[in-house]
Amino acid sequence: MKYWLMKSEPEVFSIDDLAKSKNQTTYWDGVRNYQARNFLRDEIKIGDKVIFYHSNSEPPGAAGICEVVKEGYPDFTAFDPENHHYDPKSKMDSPTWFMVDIKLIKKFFHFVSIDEMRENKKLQTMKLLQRGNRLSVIPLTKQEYDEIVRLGK
DNA sequence: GCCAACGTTGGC
DNA sequence: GCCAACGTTGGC
Repeated sequence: MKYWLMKSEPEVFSIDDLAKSKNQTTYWDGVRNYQARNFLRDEIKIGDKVIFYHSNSEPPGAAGICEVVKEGYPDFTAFDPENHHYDPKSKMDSPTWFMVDIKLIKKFFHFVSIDEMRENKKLQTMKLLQRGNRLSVIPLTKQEYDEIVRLGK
């Protein structure tokens, strides 16, 4: 089993939106970065755990835990010219972009802000905290994942 | 294949 | 709203 951190802007889609979704499940659409795409297509498996991270918010931080319930399949929003994430390069018969489905396990009792993560000794090596990081799907070690979950309660 | 210009991300 | 960092694009 692997561990991941996925970023979402809560103005667009927050953990509360996920909690209100049918079966508390959503498809993770709109990833348009090749490195993140490779994770979604090739590496993220059913049962993997995901930290749901709020980016571009006040404050940014980890909001809860999810589980992968469907593995990489074509991101259909890329095929829809009306969609904000439309990409004419992605074809139905050879899709460029992929997504997975995730289901909410729980919203953290305590929101773990990025400041709190920066101050935590066990989380120093997280890619999330490294300078200039812009990846929206980030692998975590089990130790990092467990520590965030511990902080979030 | 280089690299300047441009667009996006995301913390602050 | 600013801007550093980074990825992508496109002219050459």
